Amino acid sequence: MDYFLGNPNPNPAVNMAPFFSSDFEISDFLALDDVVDHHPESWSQSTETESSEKAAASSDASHGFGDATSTNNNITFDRKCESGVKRNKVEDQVSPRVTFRTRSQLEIMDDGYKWRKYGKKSVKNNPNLRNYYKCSGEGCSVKKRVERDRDDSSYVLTTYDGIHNHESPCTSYYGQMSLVHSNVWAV
DNA sequence: CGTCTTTGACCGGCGC
DNA sequence: GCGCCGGTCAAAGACG
Repeated sequence: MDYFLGNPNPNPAVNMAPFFSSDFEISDFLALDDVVDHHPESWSQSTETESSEKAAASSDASHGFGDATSTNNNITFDRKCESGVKRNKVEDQVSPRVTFRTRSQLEIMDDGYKWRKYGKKSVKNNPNLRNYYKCSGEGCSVKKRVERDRDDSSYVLTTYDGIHNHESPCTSYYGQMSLVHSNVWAV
């Protein structure tokens, strides 16, 4: 299998959406449509922090990210920083946060960027470990957290934090493929 | 040898 | 002030 999903959405936050390569079953990702969770009460099954983030994200379309694409693919947009609840201590500027909930055997999905792992923690209310990654791009401070869903370990929660200041190393190579698969994001 | 992962320590925010 | 918790740092080891 040699699928690679590009993202035609010009929104920088949405551009952080993973491009899945051969390590990821495309059918698994598309299957999210069947399990997409729009209900705040079920968000509450996640950790307290996560649930508040998701509730805020899913209930607020004014962020500009709450389009149909994100909803159908079970992508949520976190306004944690903007709401002033918590802010990255080294960043005074607002940084968009995007959470994906995907079903995958793999915790690490190839999103086209190069990541360096810098931490791993067990968090409260989740028996699964949370992994912390930074983008390896020069001067790029984008981070992501990857953890398995507390309630269903077959799902992976990936949270992107920030905007890349560079293109994906794979963008030019896969540019054509991105166009080919652009409709996937409109499903 | 350069890059990446691992992992314990450390730090800051928050609630009590 | 203290303890808990999430996030980050950085030294050491693994790996190609």
